[in-house]
Amino acid sequence: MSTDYGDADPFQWDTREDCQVRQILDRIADKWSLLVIALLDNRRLRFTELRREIDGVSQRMLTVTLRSLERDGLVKRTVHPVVPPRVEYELTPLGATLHATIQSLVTWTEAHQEEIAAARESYDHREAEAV
Amino acid sequence: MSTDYGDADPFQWDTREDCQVRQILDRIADKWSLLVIALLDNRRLRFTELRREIDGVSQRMLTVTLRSLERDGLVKRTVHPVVPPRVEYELTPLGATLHATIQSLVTWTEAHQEEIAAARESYDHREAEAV
DNA sequence: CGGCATCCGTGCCGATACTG
DNA sequence: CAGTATCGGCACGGATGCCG
Repeated sequence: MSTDYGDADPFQWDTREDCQVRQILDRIADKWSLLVIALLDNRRLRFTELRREIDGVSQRMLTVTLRSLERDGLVKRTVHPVVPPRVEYELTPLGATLHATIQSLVTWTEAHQEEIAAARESYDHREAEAV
Repeated sequence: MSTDYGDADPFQWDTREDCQVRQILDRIADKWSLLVIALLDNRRLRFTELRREIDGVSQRMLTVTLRSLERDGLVKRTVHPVVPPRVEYELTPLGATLHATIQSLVTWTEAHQEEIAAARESYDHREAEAV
């Protein structure tokens, strides 16, 4: 590595803004991407099915999200040449490996949501009486 | 359709917009939060140290991010009453359990960044010649 | 059905200035 | 050093309309 940023610290990783990992993290840690990947586990879903399952997503955002996931090779898009059109989405093998990680994030959140809610309440309470 | 949403499907989870899990996911899957949690692994860092390590973060965003992480009980903030002020941040036990998951996300991204880059290039290439 | 193009509001975030 | 406060731009994303 020519421009040696800090790979001195073994605990450290490249945190530069133009870093590949940072850019990819921003993409997949996106609000809708997370949900799509979580929902596509071992399933093939149509556009409308996904839209219905993800409460609050607009058509535009679902399209945009699916496009970038497809571009990143995480989701496979299959168009059936019928009328009316039928488009199905599923995880690629690469996407499937990511799913495990995403799922652990979801599981962690489910497991600790009460702790977080409690922490928030306690925090807000301290704030309130501090004022 | 009544209020009992689909817990019929074992693969499924609550995807309603007002769902706790969704809200928490949005918070912790935030661009800066991920980085902060990743960086605070087994370390106590001062505000300025964090700021220096995270390329591109503004003072404002780092403050805002740290506040919500503190509020969620993931990060502990310690103020040393000295001049100049010395404020240190570290993961709480709860934050430490989250770190493992975040780290696996980072590791996955590092491991697969070339595949993703290749997928993107291939996708863009197909797009280009399709036009 | 599954898009894409356009318009446009708003909320996020950077820049700047000020405080303990 | 480690913040808070305020302002303003702009990009994100919702709404709408049209198409294969």
